[in-house]
Amino acid sequence: MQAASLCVTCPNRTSGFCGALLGEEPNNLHSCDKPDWQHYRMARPGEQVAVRDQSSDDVFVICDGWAFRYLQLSNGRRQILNFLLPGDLFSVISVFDEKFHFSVKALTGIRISGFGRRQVRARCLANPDILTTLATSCATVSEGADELVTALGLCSAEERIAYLFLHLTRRIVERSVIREGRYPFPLRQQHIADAVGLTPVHVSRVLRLFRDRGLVALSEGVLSVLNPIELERIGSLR
Amino acid sequence: MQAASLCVTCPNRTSGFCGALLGEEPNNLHSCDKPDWQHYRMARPGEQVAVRDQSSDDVFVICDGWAFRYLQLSNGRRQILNFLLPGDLFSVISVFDEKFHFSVKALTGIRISGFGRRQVRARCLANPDILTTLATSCATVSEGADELVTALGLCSAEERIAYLFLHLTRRIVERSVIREGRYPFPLRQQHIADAVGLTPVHVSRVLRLFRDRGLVALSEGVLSVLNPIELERIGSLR
DNA sequence: CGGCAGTTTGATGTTACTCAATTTAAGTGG
DNA sequence: CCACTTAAATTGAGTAACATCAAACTGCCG
Repeated sequence: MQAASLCVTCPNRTSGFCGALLGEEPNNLHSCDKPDWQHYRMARPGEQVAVRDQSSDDVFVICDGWAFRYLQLSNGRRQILNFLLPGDLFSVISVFDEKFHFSVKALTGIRISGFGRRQVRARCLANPDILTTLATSCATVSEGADELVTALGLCSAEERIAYLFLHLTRRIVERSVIREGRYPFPLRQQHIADAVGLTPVHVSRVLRLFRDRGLVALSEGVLSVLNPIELERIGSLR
Repeated sequence: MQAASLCVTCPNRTSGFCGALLGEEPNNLHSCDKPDWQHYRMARPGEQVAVRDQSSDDVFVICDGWAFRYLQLSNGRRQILNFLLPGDLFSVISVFDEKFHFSVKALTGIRISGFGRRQVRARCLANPDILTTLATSCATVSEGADELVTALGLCSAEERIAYLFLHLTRRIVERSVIREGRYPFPLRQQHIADAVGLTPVHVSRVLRLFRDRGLVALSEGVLSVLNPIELERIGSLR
């Protein structure tokens, strides 16, 4: 086991699954030590970090940057299932199942952490708190999937995009302090299109509408929410 | 604890979550005995059996008949999230979370079983096999949700309906023997519409096309798959 | 027979897609 | 600093898919 001079382990160990998993080390490791059943890697923007049907002995958590989970069809189109933010497990399922049923790509440059599944499972079974964290995470993801299904099934283009913005800004707020309604937002219009089931062309038109109406403005990786009340009115699945 | 003359407990105890949960009773109950932390109820077709945001101390399993899980918007439209077949948990999450984030309605007449959450959780923690079953169930549901998102996001009306038929017929086959491609199928066109995000009118038109092409025919609660290869070609998310 | 729920059909309208051209922005190398 | 390249975003015109509205039809049940 190596002692690192820089904190190379998951910086989110104090909260979420990562924290629950590592927080209770029996030998009381310093927060910057890395157990030997954890390792990590980096990926550049756009790099594929997991492929459908691939097997892995590790459970992955994203430590830094943004990624997304998606399914791709043979006609080339892909559906983004959700975005992975720092602290997110690629999938709760991966704790129990070694095979991915989806693919993952880096959106920005990212750092990810892999934990040996054997050890993760052992800790889950030994410590009900970890299991509870896992269950909570499962509930959040599952509820998110159900909401996305509803948005895609029932909502117009404007509503879907507004929904995406609301959903993501809430998740961003959980992780950092936001001032003046400006959120870091590294998605290209293509990603928005793939996430809400529209074409990039149409996304561009809807964003223009939003901008003209003083609702939100998206540029240079920053999403400015100018009229949060109206955005909520349009995009909340009420 | 009562000894029943008829098997009133979940008939699916031999497989799936229900089986795992009840199969390992320490005092070796006869398969028709019902532990006092289980109770059951019936519901008529169309009856609402769970409401969004409702809390319950029980974890529910559907024993007999069909139901569906859905989200409803204030404009009256609803999105069906999935169909519940005998042996299905309403939701894996409900083992850990007491609140539903969705509603449930009976499609046919149904019988459902409620298990005390406290006891279910205790058994899950005590017996890794039950937990594994739960995890498997979680994986199946989660994968299903991801596929539905993809179908709604990327596929045409024909493809979505074909996908629904494929998905459901596979699940039906797991539970009973099917002859000559005739599946019990209690959905109205309205349900199909709500499940795949279309209007009933358009569903009717697509079904007519399918019928005219000798693909599938749907009438009187029976789905006849006449050309399974072509159906697969259209509806598989390849 | 009348009433009702579900389905079918036609006519018309709207939303979002497709195709193609143009503009903008961000490098990159001379 | 300026051509040149490339990826992303924008805009317009035409089209396809699906929604909406309304009317007719079917089977079923009292």
